[in-house]
Amino acid sequence: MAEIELDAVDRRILAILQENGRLSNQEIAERVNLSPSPCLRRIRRLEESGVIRGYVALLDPQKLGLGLLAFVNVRLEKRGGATGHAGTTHADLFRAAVQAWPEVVACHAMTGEMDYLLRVFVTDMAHFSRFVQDQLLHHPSVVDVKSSFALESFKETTALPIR
Amino acid sequence: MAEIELDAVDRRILAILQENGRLSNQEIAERVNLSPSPCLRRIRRLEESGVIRGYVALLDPQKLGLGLLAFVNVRLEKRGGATGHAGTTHADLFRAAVQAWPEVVACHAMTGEMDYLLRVFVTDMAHFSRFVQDQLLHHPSVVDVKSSFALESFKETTALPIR
DNA sequence: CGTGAAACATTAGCGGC
DNA sequence: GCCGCTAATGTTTCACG
Repeated sequence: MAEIELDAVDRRILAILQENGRLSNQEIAERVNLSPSPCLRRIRRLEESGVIRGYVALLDPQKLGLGLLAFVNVRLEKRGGATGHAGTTHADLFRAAVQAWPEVVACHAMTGEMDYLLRVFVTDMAHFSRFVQDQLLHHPSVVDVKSSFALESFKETTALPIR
Repeated sequence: MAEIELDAVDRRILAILQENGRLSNQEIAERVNLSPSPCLRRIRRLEESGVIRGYVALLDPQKLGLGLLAFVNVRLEKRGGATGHAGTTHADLFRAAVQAWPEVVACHAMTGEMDYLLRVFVTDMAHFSRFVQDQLLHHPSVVDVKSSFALESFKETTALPIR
């Protein structure tokens, strides 16, 4: 988690790869005015230092039939003893469950009244209803759930601001 | 936006590319028990149909100095006439501004009391404070702002559930 | 940092199931 | 229709100047 020194060329490379992670090294080298080998060395360094976490394909939720994006605020049971295992808290149980639910694409512990914010992709309200009833509310650690829904998404990028 | 037919092999290819978007066609072909050419034909078809929206590198916010993730609920002025242009609503103005703010990585129109939910990456509270004062609250269409902050992120994936 | 050569990957055309 | 072979072209990668 140490800070990595990035010069202007590194930042340009990152900006390019955030837009298109499949560009050939040659193409990137050209755009940053470098020959292929030093450009590749920089990219490897960025990968090994963890600045670049990985490369992925982004899919279209609509085309996969995932027509509904929900944000779910969850509050957990605060008494820790109910799990039967010393050292296993309600938070631990809940986080493990979240990892296993494919509909949940993000889960953050939050400030404010609710404990967690979940980002959930489902096909429709029927699917969402099943998810809340059978998974979320069925979970022993969950005491309260408040949902809102995206009517339309105007911006949705994986590109982080590079200072 | 028409539905695209996906068979079991297509779905396996999508699952693989959601995890690692830089695998070679040969490697993918091996994993799905196909030879390179039909595998490539399927991938091209998925790209051209828009099921695959693109390929990107994912960066680590911490390593870029983006230590604070905020969720900002925004309420807009409802009277449309104040812009001076017929046909240009407060919503239009706000959405255009959102596109130009690099700190905002997602913006959804939402059900519930607030109109928009923004996902915002900033370096720290000072940066966030400047963003809210100088950009958000300074915008003529914004009438109210409510923020919460991620204490910790337990899940954060771009991989959508494939039915 | 750049050059060059070997290893590897992509892609189009064609024949077969 | 969808698969797999082959062969030409383009790309990555590494030792070395």
